[in-house]
Amino acid sequence: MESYLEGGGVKIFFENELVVADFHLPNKSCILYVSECDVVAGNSYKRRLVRYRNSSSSFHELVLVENTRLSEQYFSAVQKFVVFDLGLTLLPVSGQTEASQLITQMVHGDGRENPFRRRSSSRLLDPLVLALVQQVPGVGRVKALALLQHFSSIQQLCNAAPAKLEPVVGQSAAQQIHSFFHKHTAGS
DNA sequence: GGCGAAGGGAT
DNA sequence: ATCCCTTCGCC
Repeated sequence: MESYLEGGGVKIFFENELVVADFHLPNKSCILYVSECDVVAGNSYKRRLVRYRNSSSSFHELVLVENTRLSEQYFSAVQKFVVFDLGLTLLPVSGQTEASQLITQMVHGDGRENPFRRRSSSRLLDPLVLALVQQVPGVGRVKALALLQHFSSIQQLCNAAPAKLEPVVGQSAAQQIHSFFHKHTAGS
């Protein structure tokens, strides 16, 4: 391990390259830590983020990103990737000290409401997402339901290639869906 | 929520 | 080509 910090009776270890997540918290959350080194070094952190995102754990996935003087010029790009492309929750921190304080608060706040927890993802959000997906031309109740079973997020759905959509909704609807999400980015 | 027309999917 | 299912506009 690289280092550890202690705050409020909670020991926090920073390690290199754990399997998927860097932290698992008691409140059903896990954390991936992106350091300023990762950000400055290039795009290789994206691989780890995608793997993290695709590791379908039952935990709510958070991403802590160091936003420092060294890495701030890259921050908006990281933010766009994490939030928009992957649909994850991003929390900027100034360094490991602030990260450990944040994690400590989240651990201590367990039992109380976790402000970073997504509001009941499956039960409350699904009807809204379902209604949203049905706004796509050629997609009604049945196809929307099928799509949501095969794609775990809107991000994955709207970035999906027609070939990925086709086995789920058929060729015609697959093309309509792809066109709908790409109609103003000079698509096919 | 239910009906009917039109279109697409599967066989 | 045919049947069945889905979408969608309408009441």
